[in-house]
Parts: sequence; C-alpha cells; structure tokens
Amino acid sequence: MTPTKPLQELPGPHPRCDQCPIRARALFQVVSEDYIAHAEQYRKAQYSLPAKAHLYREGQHPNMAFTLFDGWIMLYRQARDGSRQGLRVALPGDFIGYQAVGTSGASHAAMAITACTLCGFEHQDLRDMLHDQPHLAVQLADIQSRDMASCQNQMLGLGRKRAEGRVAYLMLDLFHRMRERGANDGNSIAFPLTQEIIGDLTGLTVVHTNRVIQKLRSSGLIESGGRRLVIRDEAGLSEVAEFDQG
Amino acid sequence: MTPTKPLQELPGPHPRCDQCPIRARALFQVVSEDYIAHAEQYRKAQYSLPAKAHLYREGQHPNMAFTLFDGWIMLYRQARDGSRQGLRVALPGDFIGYQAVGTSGASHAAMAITACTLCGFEHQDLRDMLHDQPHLAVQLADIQSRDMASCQNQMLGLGRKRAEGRVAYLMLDLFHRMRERGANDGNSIAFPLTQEIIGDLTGLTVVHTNRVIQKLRSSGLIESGGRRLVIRDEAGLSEVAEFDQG
DNA sequence: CGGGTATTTGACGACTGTCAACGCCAGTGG
DNA sequence: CCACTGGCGTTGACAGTCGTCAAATACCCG
Repeated sequence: MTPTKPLQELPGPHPRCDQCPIRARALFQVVSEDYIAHAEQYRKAQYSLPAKAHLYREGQHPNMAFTLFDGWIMLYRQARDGSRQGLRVALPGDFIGYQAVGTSGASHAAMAITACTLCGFEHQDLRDMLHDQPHLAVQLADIQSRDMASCQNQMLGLGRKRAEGRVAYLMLDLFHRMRERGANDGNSIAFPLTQEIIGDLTGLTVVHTNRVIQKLRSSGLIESGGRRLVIRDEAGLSEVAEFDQG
Repeated sequence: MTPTKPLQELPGPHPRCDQCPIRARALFQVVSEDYIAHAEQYRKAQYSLPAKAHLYREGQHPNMAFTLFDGWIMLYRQARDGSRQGLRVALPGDFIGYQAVGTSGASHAAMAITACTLCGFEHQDLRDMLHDQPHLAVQLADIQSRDMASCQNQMLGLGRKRAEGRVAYLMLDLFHRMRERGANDGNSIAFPLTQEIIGDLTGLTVVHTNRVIQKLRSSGLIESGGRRLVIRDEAGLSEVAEFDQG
C-alpha cells in the first residue's frame, strides 16, 4: 500500500465500516448483504485526510479508487500557468479515482476541501470484483455514465454560460446533491467552498467570482457567508443558472 | 427497434461485419474470436447516416449505444439560447451513446459531421453482455474512464485557455487520434470540420474562430482549407495548445 | 449560372481578467 | 488582554479577449 503522504490510517480497524456509504450509494448501491460481505474483503483501508490535503495529484499513480465517506473533495486539473480548473466536487457517497488499465497516471488531482474520510480499493481488486460480480460492473458503468453527464453540464457551462449562470448552477447543483443526501436544512446547506474554489470550478478569477456572488446576493437569490448557503429564490436562481430538472 | 428517423438500415444484411472496428477497438479491443462471435448475436443492426443528420437528440431515448464504423460524429449539448457546446468528436472505432439505467433521456445530442456508418447495440443487450463476459465490463469501464479523461482536457481548455490554445488543442487532438488510426498522410489529415463546428467545440463564435484560425495560419503553425488540415509546426502548435504527451 | 453554405472583414462594446490595495476575522502567542 | 499574522473577502481602475451585428466575398453543387 502506497498512499500519498497526507493519508493517515484511522486509529484501529473499523469493525465492518458499518455506516460506510459504500452500502448506501456509489458502487454498491442496491446490493444485498452477501455482496456487501464480498466487498468487505476487498476494501483495503479507511483513510482520513485533513482539509486542503491532496488525496492524489495529477500524474500520480494512486493505484486506488475511493468511496468518499465524509467531507467534500474537489477534483481539478492544473494549466501550465498554475491556474486550476475544477472538474467536479465529490460529496459523501461519491466514488472517485477509478482509472483505466495502462494509463500512466491520474488525469486530475483530488484535494480535500474539508477534512475527509474515505474507503480505498485497489484497482486490481476492483477489476477482480467486476469479474466476480457482474452486477457491480453494470453499476460501475452507470456511475461513470452519470459522472459523464454531469461533466457535460460543466462543459456546457464553461463554454456557453456567463459567469453568473455558472456560479448559480454550481450552487444549485450542490444544493440538490446535498438534499438528495438529506444534508440540507430547509433551503440552506453547509457550504465550505471559498470563493477561490468557486472560481476554480467555474473558470473565473477570484475577483470576478466575488462580484458575481455579490450580484446574486443583491438580487435576493441567495444568502451566503459563514460557511453556509441559503437559496432564497430557487426558481429565480434556476432561471439564471439555466438549471434543468430538479 | 425504434431508431431515430434519419437512421436507415443498410441495404441487405452484412455477413459478419467483417471490417467492423468493433473488433479492432472500442468495446471488444483485445478479445478472441469466441467473444466476437458472442458479440455478433447482440449486434442489432448496422446503420448509415448522412452528413448533418442526428443519430439522437438531447432528451431522446435512443435505447441504443453505437460503435462508429466510419465517419465523424459530434456530440454536443444545447444551451437555452440555442447555441451548441461541442462535447467531443467521435472518430471511427469510438463507442458512443451508452447511458445509465433509469436515466430519462440522452444527456447530449449526436450529429453526423460527415456521412457515417455505425453498429447499434441495445442497452439491455449490452448489460447482458457485461454479465456474461466480465472482460467486457472491465473494458467498458476503461473506455469510459478514458473518455472522462478527455472530457477533462476539454474542461481545462474551456475554463482556462485562450481561444488560440483551444483551437490548437482541438486540431492536435484530432490529428493524433487520426494518426493512431493510421488515417493520416504525413502531417496532414482529412478535416471535415467547418469553422462553425470548431467554434461549437471550443466555446467560441464563428467569427472569432475564424480570426484565431487565420492567426494560426499566419504564424506558420498550420495550413487548412479544402477539408484538410496540415500541421506545419507540431512543436509550436503543441506549445500554443498546451498539449501534453503525444 | 444561381442559390445556399462557408469564410472573411470591420466596427464596436461587453464581459471578464489583471493589478493593487484594503478590511475583516479567527487563531496564536506574548 | 492585546498585538500580530495569515486567510479570506471586498473594492477600484484599467485593459484585453471575445461576442455581437452587419455585410462582403468565396466556394460548392445542382
């Protein structure tokens, strides 16, 4: 096992990772207890990661894929000038880091936005699992296909929407995904993204991100600050975001 | 079978689709003749599509995935104002249209850039295949994972590169992919993209796309016109494109 | 030869980036 | 308790990339 440096094994073995969202969502969404037990034998370790630490970096050979147990992670790529393009925010339950055979290294970096805990699976073990449990293979294909669809939303935004629409879309997307997880408080959610990270994700500079957020606030669409986000006018925000379908 | 309207079955049955790239690349990359035979039983039909026709549109239920046999296809999404964001150009051998179970419709549209021929597979049949042939499941996961990596390149470009870099990157990407297929003629390739489509793919307007292309030409990096593209200075173009790794 | 499609050019302005400060706040250490 | 420090948010002035509008030219195919 060769985890990146900031990775730390949790103190002591976890019995059966009982609340691990691996059961609830992600790869093993609707599978029976038998499958769970089967999966257990492959799960290598549970990791924890402090905020701002990297799970893996571009070009590295993480050799593992992960189910995010708790916390937020940003996947991003870096341009030559050092600026970062955020690809996706992973929320609890999401599956990240799967990599094709024969690829030389990770196509992107993964950085903890907040402190995180994760379950790690070796790639080869994952492939073995897909062999043994064809159901999982179909599920993985579906997970990847859904990820792809959300990437396409991101591309549409980066290529064709104004700054305001991109930021609004990001906020709505995160709001809905948190709500799916029951992690909302009415129309507000915990929101640990700094404006710098919002800028990374929307392809904007920090300065412009700030101006856009202020505009969204003064339009009465959102409230934000203190690591929380309140959606004041969901319909209006959806309009600005060109957000389709809840 | 409910193909979209512009789909037409080829005249007569094809014996065993002998040159079908399904064998060479895509889902069935390195598999034995046994698997090929097995795959045959699932392949529903071979289709042909004239240039500019749609294979499927956003929100439609194509109910099929395809291996592109011949021709170029653009996958794109449409913004509310009608403008298109190109997501990817599919070249011969590429696998497109796979969709997760339970999704309501295609997340993107697929339009023929040139006349095309394709092999179609019903989604349910594909899932059955993944069950029966676990090797295929791993291959599908890898295909998707590679597609994802190239999407990430696209996102990096849309979010963080200037117009010149995006256009240069697109050209180099297509050049390399054509060369992998042995479809290059030295440092030139057939290049059926109009400037409008290049603009769709790079998130630019036609007008600006035109100016950028002229700049690339006058810098001596490329020659283009007459449905062909010549890479005059690959190193220079790669520099402008921030193109990493051949 | 004619009509539609694709490319090219020009003028103008808006959106967004860049540079440079300043303010706010929490945590830290004296 | 208070000054210090670093991270984050905010503001202003200015520049440039790129979009918009409008039109002319070139190209292709029947």
